[in-house]
Amino acid sequence: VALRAPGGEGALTRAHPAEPLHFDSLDEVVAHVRAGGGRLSLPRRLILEALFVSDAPVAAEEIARRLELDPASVYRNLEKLEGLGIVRHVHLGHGPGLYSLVGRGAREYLVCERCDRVTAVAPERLDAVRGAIRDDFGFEARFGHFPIVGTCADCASA
Amino acid sequence: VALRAPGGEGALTRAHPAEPLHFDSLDEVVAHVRAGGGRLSLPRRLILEALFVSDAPVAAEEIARRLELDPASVYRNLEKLEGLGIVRHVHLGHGPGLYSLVGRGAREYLVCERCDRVTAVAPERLDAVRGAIRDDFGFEARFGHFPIVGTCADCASA
DNA sequence: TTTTTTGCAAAACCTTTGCAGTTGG
DNA sequence: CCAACTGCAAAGGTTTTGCAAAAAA
Repeated sequence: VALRAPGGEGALTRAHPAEPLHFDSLDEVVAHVRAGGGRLSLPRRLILEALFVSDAPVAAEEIARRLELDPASVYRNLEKLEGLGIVRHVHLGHGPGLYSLVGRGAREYLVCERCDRVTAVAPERLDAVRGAIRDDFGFEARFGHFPIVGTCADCASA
Repeated sequence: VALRAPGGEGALTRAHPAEPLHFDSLDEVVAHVRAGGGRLSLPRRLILEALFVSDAPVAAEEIARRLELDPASVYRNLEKLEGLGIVRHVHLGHGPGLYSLVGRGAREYLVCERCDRVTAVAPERLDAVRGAIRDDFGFEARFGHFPIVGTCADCASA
């Protein structure tokens, strides 16, 4: 198959540490930023705190709005933090990317295209699915960037 | 889980006919457009032909450029045709959506985030995976809108 | 003749980049 | 002090919308 993913060089590529990171406190996050050569400006601290506190992934614009920061600065921070393996983002539909801290309560997603309901599940719950993909394609799948799209049980029966 | 897919009302929602459509000729496509109350302007004919001829999904801009049509018109056409269940689009990465005719050689996708390689497979090859998802979540998955993202066999061994 | 579709222009939306000034270490 | 980071402004890439003219049925 002679296709390449669009979006420029490594559009989808981010840091993928062999050891999945896990942060139990903001201090651990902060330490990891420093370890990666990053500085801890006030905006960056605020962004990290917002992500740490949020249970659902958040859009960059939303973070900027809530913290009264410049969107450009928020995007740059998220990009850098993603490079450090501290943050990731998911595309649940056609809207903006949604950002979250890695590790702490990581989730993978299913989106029903009939009712738009998003189901967030712990990655382990998709291990059987991942296994089937591994068996058939030798491919190690991750549903944290793009969700599984389809029809949920409720909509299928209706 | 209290999330909704972003991107406006029914952003991901398209026509999902119970009987999957299948077109063996442009004439069948044309007939289906008419059956859906659509007209067959020259631009629309050209777009349909371009899609019919193409083996890989194509960006709207690319279609517009090649056919010397207005991008707005191409987008409107693709949107309408998608509503009629004749066309669909996939997001393989962060670039533009890529459009193709439904039915004729339908494909689902795996994208390696290390090397950006796109693997297009016949839907049947993902039936075991779909089965695992159905068993675990009662969810009928479709990998034609968002691909399965992860690490391909080559990159995993490297 | 009526409704759809077109092209053009402009805007909307999400994200990135350039730059000069500020700040963290 | 110096590299990293900031805000602001502007631009980039993708897609949508408004509108008057043209074309399909």
